[in-house]
Amino acid sequence: MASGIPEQLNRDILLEIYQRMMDAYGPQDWWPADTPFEVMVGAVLTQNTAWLNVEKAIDNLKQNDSLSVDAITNMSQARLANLIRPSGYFNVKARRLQNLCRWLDSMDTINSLAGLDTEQFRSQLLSINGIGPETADDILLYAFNRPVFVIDAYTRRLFTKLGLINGKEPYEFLRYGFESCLDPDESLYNEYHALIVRHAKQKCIGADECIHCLVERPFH
DNA sequence: ACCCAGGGTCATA
DNA sequence: TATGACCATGGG
Repeated sequence: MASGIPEQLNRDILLEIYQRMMDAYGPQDWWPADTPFEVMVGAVLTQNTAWLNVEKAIDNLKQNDSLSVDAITNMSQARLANLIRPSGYFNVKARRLQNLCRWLDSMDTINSLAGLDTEQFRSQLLSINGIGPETADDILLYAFNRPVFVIDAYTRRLFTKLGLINGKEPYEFLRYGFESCLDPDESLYNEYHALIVRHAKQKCIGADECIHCLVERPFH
């Protein structure tokens, strides 16, 4: 059964975990960005990188009037790399941002993407060198409001701790599994992933009142 | 001083 | 399919 879903995963459990995190932390109002384009840039810059460093890089781009498809496409890779230096992997990410922007430029406008079917849209994004499954799903969900369930390291850790997955499943298997258990609700997926990240940052204070433990062990 | 963060690519087996 | 090397800054 290569195309099934994780055995322990089901709608009721996923909705209960969601509700507990929502009760504990409240709405997260993601993605922290002013425009869809800024979401896309941030999605690339945050690859294996702390968000605080990404903010510095994005600030640099804004300060230099360079947070646009044209600016990024036209400036030299070396200059772009220098602007995004705080986000780490700056040479790699400069190339990836330009790949993304060249692709966007080949589209008419960002709005013309609105007509694309979500799976075709996803394939297009994945064809860009430097855009992998998680970055593509961040973009689809948070820049274009498509109902895709983002699988990241935090998602794997949480659901592994809860004993619902083993953590080594392929990306697409997990994504399909989660999406199969839930309605294709963009708003739910948006908040769900944001809450998982919020929860991951929560430190355990080691008592019954510890919100962290209550969420980590929802069935104790 | 050490560890790793809101991954992805490429080479290799 | 699955490992491993590689990319690099800055906060805790």
